[in-house]
Amino acid sequence: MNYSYKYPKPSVTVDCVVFGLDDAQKLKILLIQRGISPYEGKWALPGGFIKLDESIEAAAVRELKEETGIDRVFLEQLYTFGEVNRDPRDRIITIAYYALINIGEYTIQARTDARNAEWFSAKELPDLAFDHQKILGVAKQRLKGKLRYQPIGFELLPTKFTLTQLQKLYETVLEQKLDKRNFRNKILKMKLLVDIEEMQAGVSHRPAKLYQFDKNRYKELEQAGFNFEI
Amino acid sequence: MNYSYKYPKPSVTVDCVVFGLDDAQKLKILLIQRGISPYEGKWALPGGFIKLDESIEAAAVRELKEETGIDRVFLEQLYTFGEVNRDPRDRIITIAYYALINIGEYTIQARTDARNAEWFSAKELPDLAFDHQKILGVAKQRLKGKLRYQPIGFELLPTKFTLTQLQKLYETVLEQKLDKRNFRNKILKMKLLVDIEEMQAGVSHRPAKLYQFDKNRYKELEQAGFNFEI
DNA sequence: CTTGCTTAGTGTAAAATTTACACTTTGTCT
DNA sequence: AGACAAAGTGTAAATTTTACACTAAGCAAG
Repeated sequence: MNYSYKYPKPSVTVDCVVFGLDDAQKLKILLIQRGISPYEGKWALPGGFIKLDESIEAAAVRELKEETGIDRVFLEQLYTFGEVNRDPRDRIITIAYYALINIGEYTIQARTDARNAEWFSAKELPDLAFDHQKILGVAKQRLKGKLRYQPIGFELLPTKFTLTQLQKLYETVLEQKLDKRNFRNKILKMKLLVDIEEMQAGVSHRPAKLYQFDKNRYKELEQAGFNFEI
Repeated sequence: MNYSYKYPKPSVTVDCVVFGLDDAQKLKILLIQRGISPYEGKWALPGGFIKLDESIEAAAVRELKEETGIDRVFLEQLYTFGEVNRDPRDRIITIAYYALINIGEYTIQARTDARNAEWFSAKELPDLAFDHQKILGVAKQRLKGKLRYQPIGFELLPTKFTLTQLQKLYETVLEQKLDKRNFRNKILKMKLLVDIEEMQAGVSHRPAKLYQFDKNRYKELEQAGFNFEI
């Protein structure tokens, strides 16, 4: 008991909802199995306490790295949850972030407070600790809402991807079928994808062209008033 | 120094960006003049420390009431700001909210820590305390972004309003001129406004019809998959 | 009570965008 | 060589969006 204040203070944590896609372009969420009380053994979102000399986002980045090994990803603040009894220990307010990662780039490894770290299908989640189920719901909603109007889907794919992969990703997250020709026409007309003149390898059928997302071009167009929309 | 903890904790506050419209449908923001240090005498967003037995939103509601007298309004979480040095006293994280109110319904009154409370034009703001300028910028962006896709504009108008008032509100916030006929056709086709068969009074020209927003109808349509968009 | 002023209120045609839809091509595997 | 699997491609119809200008109604002033 070394830190004293004139007024009582809540504790503040960050939690991260990490989204990824599996090989079939299905949505996955990275959870850790808690190694300590409370909810020891339960699955939860990676996260932890904020240090006084780091910004909130820095804390999110640090916790992600510490608990899962993930580094340098798309990370954006989601929402702050602060119901009085959301944590049995104490009054704890948590600032939730969501991250989009290309699963292929990482080998997940559990560290620090986490007993284990694992990808779960967004459709078959285990019981979660605290109010993490609720946080996850908000994150899924946000992802769904944002995907149509911001070019963030590419964060979930490898840098080189096929149009079919991209379409499947949209279909998964938006939970609706899209027309192949219309989808291709629309996305190509934006001139945001560059045909890198390479072909998909290792498939036992006609290989697809590979494309890359041109972020700089997007920034330019955005400046000029362009609105991305699928 | 009565509260002791094993680990250091940041303080947590809430701040509210309160939007209103003046008679000419120009955007206004409610600020308070700080009566206490730091930044004594400077203008700032209404807000204050969270108590341990209230949720974050409850704190925002309470502070709004305490500092400005405002009660029962549209209030939504905006973003959480937590740069390490955003407050000179200490490490303070603030959870920002934004509120939309019908100016006509309230007489603003300064209370508690506020020396004064006043409406400022969104275009001519004084220097603000802390990082409140930044918070305000984020709030304006959010309002602008949300107005087109959610029927929240009505919160800024009296319950009975004319189509011209509504259009002016959109023009102000979106910062673009809209076509009168197209605007009317679009909004009326949604069947979200009810013609209450009353006329505007006290104007020295042809009086306009008054309408009300039908919130229940909106909820129904939303359920059925309808997407509001101006 | 007539005239002028100010804002309310109204419809349509052209342009642009979105939708629906099916067959050919290409590479691999046997 | 043939079968298989996914890649790749264009158009016509429907819908939505845009641009645009005059008449109507009430009030005020003479």
